[in-house]
Amino acid sequence: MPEIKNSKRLSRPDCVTSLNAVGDAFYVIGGKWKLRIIIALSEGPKRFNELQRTVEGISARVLSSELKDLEMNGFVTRNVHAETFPVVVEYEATGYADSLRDVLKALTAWGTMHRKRIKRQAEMEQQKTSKHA
Amino acid sequence: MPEIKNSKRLSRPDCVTSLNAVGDAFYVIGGKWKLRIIIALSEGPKRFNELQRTVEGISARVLSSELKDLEMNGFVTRNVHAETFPVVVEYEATGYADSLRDVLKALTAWGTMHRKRIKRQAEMEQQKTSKHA
DNA sequence: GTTACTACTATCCTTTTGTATACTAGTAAC
DNA sequence: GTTACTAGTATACAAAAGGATAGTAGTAAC
Repeated sequence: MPEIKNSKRLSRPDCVTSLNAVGDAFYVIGGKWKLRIIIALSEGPKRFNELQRTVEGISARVLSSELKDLEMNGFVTRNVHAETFPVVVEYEATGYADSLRDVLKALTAWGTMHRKRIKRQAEMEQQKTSKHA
Repeated sequence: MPEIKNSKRLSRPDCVTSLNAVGDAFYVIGGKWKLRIIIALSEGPKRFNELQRTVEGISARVLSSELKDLEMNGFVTRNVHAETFPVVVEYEATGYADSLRDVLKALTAWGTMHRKRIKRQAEMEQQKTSKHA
């Protein structure tokens, strides 16, 4: 059976380039939360508590430290509105965060596809189990 | 000064979809090593030690456990060649690993761009420091 | 007999990441 | 006076991820 396997293989130099590049990328945007915070802010600027509600499951302590990282790396800006009561702090995605658009698009598409696949697999397992019972 | 900020904002439903999808994606391909192992294997099938040499910095213990995860999730297959001496084990990327192509392409492009930016910033810092000295 | 190669696993340790709970100041509503 | 809201920080702890080192079996070269 002549099976089609990898239609496109990476050359050695391409492989090394990709390895380094993805390593660099994950150094700043890796981890469970960073991209999700950026996505949440791509809906528009948000306050701290609002952000915590949008990014489900994150604690205040972690959100705070992630925001500091993201600010340091130029992905978000922190704006304090001192004229209001109580003082309101707004976080906003920068243009550099926007440069991740293609990454987020690809990741969203893949994640959506993957979720469907997992769901289908779970259903198949269900069928098998009920047949055996 | 009329500044152009976010040219495109996500709608609330798109934001939630993206948030979930990226969460699902990172659940299986998140972490420091998984994507890098997949990249290394996109050059072609590789043996354990060969893989460890390609993915710089990974320990045998971590590589072994990552490979098990990747196999379980359908990204790689493990083929044992028992006829040779010593027994050789080859790892190969599957078609499902190939489905990550767009993600890897986007991440590689972004990572390369980011690396250049960081380098430029470091050079600027250098200049400033030497001026002050 | 010693060394080296294969593909790992075992053990121990450190670092990173995350959770829970309580607390801060200042004001406004009840 | 009590509660609630703002945006966090402090503390203590637990869990997950990762790293370093050593060791396994079997063979083959020196």
